[in-house]
Amino acid sequence: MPSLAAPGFDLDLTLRSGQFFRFRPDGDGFLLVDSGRVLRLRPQGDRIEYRGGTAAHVRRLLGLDADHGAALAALRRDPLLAAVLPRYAGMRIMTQDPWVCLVSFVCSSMSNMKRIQGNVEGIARAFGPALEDGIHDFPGPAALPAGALAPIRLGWRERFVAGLFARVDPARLHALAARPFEEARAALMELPGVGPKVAECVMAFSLGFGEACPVDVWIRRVGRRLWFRNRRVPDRRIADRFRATFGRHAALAQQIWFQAVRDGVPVGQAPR
DNA sequence: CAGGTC
DNA sequence: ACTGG
Repeated sequence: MPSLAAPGFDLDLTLRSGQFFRFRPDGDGFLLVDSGRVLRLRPQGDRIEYRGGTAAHVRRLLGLDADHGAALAALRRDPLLAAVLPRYAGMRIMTQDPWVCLVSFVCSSMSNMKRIQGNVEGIARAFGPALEDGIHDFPGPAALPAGALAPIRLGWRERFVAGLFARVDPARLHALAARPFEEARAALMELPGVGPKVAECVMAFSLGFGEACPVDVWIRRVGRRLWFRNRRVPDRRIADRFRATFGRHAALAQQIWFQAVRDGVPVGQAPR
């Protein structure tokens, strides 16, 4: 089985951090679906063994191309993040297919990871081309028959997802990766069901914008606590503070704090 | 109550 | 405001 170098990389932590939903445990590794490929990955020391795709695809998907040493150095400039970093240094920012990422995070509002994963898998099973037995690629945007999404049980997110399937041009979506930050963000927010939080998720987890910082309820709590004496402030100020502090590593800082607070790590103290 | 949006 | 854990 081919393998690639991934020193210090934590596959389990990265996959379970809620950036990407098309994965499941598979033996002593994971099975992932991205961009028409079924990838089987297994951590082996400081390497990742892989089957089903190219090394370049795996490296890009898992965020292994980034200079992680430089990223960690940037994160350590903040003493409070430095305190929790030892436990989360293996986190990477993934770069998945933008269309799948967009639909996933539109499904994510007021939901939870298990349900989001079920919604995304359901859409793939119902409408996506089969790749292997029982494993389907995610379908590209196309006009879906009225009511076709009903069995997916998206609730009030259904009309947003239907709107995305009707309107999104994947090539245009990909092209946003080359646009300036504010322009890409504004373009995404034109889409149905996409507000600031979802827009920055798509930018961070699929378009390569390391300075993106999705502010959800958890990051709002952390940001207020860290920098605003626990006062209410607009989400935009929290995101801008992450960017001012961590620059193009804001997305990684956000993802580490997100995971840490969900693990119950107290903000502003070293983890036990 | 859950990683918001209109 | 849907829906499910």
